[in-house]
Amino acid sequence: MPETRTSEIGGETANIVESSTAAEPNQPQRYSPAEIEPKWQAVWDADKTLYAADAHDSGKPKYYCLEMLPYPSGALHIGHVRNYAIGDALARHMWMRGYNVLHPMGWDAFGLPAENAALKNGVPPREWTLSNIAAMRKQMQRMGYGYDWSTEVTTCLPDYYRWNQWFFLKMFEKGLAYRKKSKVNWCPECCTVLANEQVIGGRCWRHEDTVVELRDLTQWFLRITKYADELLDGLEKLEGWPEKVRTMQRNWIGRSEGAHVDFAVADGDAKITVFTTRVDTIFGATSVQLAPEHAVSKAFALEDDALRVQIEELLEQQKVARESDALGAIEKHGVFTGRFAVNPFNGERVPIWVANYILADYGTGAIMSVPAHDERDFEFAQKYGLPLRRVIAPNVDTTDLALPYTGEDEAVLIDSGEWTGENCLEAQEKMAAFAKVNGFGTPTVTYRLKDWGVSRQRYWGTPIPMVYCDKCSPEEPLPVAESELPILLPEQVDITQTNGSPLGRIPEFVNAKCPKCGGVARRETDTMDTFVDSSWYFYRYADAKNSAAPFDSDKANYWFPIDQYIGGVEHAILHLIYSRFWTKVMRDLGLVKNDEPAARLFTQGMVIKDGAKMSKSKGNVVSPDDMILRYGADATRMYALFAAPPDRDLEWQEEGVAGISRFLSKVYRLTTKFSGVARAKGSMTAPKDQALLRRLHQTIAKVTHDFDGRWHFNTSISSIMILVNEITANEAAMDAGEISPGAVAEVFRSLILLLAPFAPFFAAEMWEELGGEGVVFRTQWPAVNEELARDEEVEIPVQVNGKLVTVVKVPAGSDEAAVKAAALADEKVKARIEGKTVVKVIVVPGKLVNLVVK
RNA sequence: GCCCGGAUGGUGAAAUCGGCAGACACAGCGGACUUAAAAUUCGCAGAGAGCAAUCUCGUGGGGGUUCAAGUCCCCCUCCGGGCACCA
Repeated sequence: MPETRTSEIGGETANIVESSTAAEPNQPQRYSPAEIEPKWQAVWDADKTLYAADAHDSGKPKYYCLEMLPYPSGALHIGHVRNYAIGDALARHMWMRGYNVLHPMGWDAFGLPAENAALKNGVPPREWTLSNIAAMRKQMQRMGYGYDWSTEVTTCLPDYYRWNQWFFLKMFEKGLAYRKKSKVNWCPECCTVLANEQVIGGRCWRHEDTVVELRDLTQWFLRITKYADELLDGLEKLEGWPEKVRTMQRNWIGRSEGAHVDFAVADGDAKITVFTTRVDTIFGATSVQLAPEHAVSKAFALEDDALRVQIEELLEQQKVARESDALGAIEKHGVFTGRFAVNPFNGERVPIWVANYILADYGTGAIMSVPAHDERDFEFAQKYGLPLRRVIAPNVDTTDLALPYTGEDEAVLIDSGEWTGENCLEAQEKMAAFAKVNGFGTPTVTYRLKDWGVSRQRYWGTPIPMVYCDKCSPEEPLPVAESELPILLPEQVDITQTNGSPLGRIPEFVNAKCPKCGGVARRETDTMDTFVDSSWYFYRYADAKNSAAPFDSDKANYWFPIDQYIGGVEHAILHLIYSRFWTKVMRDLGLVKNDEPAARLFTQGMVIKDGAKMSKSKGNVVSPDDMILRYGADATRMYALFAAPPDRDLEWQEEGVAGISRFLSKVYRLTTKFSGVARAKGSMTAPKDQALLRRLHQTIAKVTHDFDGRWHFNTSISSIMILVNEITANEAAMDAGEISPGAVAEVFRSLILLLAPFAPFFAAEMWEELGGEGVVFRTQWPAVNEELARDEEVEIPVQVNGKLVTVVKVPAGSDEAAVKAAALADEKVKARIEGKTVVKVIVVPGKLVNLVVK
């Protein structure tokens, strides 16, 4: 993923005193991640098939576990560590449950930071990026993440981006990619255009201090709006996605049902089409309001110099407000144009105004103003003395009669000609239909979502595969032939100048042959938004080496949809709406069968430190390398899962990592101490076995359950700690041989299997120590023995009038009468109810007894 | 303004279906081991009162439903996030 305002971590490595967990000669049985982890890493790295998926006909159910790919900034930050620890635990667990797992990783490798680094250090973007990738891949391997590196995807390499170009050509062919001149967001810091989705609060997504400007430019757009309804409706079916993300996307798409109504301009040929969601209030319209940039405003301005000046002023106010993200708070100003428009419903002439709060790029850029029934229109009318006309009244008893009255569910039309008495909601439909029949309007739907602007005036991105030929096609850009792909990004490029696209300064790149007439043509010099790269990368994992197509459809249809997608909520709109769009386009091209890319989405919380998001400027950045050095990768990733449920923000406390390290040391000591007994196995008959085995099977049940959807690994790990505490409590008994070797073997083997998804290096080492066969995280996940897990006795709290009095022990599964009898027989209970009448006894078997007394 | 989350000890948190609030950890305190420290290990630990047994209060605030509410309903406060003169 492109980094969203995340500062890079890198370079400085703290001077750390020799780790306290390092091996000491006198105590060879001590846990030493510094020895164990590199040892197993070497073993795993050498085995290319270790994390590879099986063939499609393996007979196993498939499971596609995916974490969002990182931007190769040069170093993993702690947020990555958490994200990948969640995905890796899940992938390993699914392997152990017998699934055919696809668990890939790649690099979102195009983007501006590479160019900035080039400017700063003089290293070419490609070189900088590739060396960062190498460093981060190494870090990931050091963390012990189980990725199938044979499917690695690097988006800045031609074997990937040529398919961006291929998709672009397909979209151009289908009319989904087009060029238009429009107002676009320009970041002066990035020196490039940004998509609407990349403008956050009026500022650049990369530069939170930089106000985005608006410029009129001709740019390439992808027609995401064609899928607006499907993107919206599809959200209903995405039950495996967080409600928050679905809501954010709903808001972003911003569907609004209403009507277009044409108001003819009096004394002229022009007409003004307004968009309204309340056509039922049209008899109350007392003016028409235009955006300053509306064509009719401009036409009037041409005829009237004084008016032109005023309109320009309104436009300037709007621009200033927009750029400072204060559009919502703009002080309303308007000017009467001196002209009138005719309301087609009642033939009334209403004044035409131009106002600064009317936006040219939403709806039609024109509204009808109904001050009696709209807050904004009311405010504007009050300010300029425009008349109010009530045309809606509630049809229920209410005191809510003040104007503006905006109700519509329980309200009817009044003083509205033939529509008088109609219910508002019904009238909206009928009046829009009436307008259509009579040729002065139509029901319509408006969206907040706009088409995706993908042109970037930058070097380090996918070249757009289009050319311009002045001779044979002066108006229309021409697509290059598919056989010409990839259009390679040139290597030696001067990116130091900031005006215009860097590729435009390379004649060898710009000069192209016209695909139509064969003459000299100009190549498009803008590159694609990096969000194009991340919109479909996960399909490439299914068939990463394919040189004839982006991927083979059969392979994609086997793996898709992604079973579980895991990443940060900061991509809730950007990446996650683009990739849903891309999937629908690919489906319509016949490449895939799925409608949505991911069946389930999990958004993990942020990692914070000292109460704030980590950033270099705050000086609260935690380096994963430091953590590995001090506590090892296993303790670091296990802490990331233990400290908070994965969907919540996590406050990083180094003491906590130390605590996990202590826990692992304890397990290490116990396992090495009893591995001899465990290896011997043998009978399982000692009387003291039962309590230990009961705890074991309760733990297996708990951890297994946590993996089935809830993922509260903090509670999984805590239950494993409880098991280890139970083992410690039985240590003396085990020393004395009072626990049978068979039970010891089962407890330790299962314990290590339960830890395998969370601490893979540690588990591998301990598995070997126990004489376990094969690879630990391909070993069958331990099964719960319900019989062994069942408690013999349960403690039942006894309440009198809802207050806890005592706890009585009864055999598990006791019936109501037995529990009641036990409660009433208790001395404390007797004392408490003495001399009182027991009115009612509530017995919840296995849970509690409550005596209601008077 | 609308929408989505959240608020529980000194701290991170648990309580998954309305049934013992604070599991498991971190930090802290005390004991053992040690010449000493670290490490390890055993124990204490929501707040208040009491020598103690024990009692009272306690899940942001106020009301309600219920034998029983952190959990359900209504109202409110604060924090995080999204959308916003979007007609």
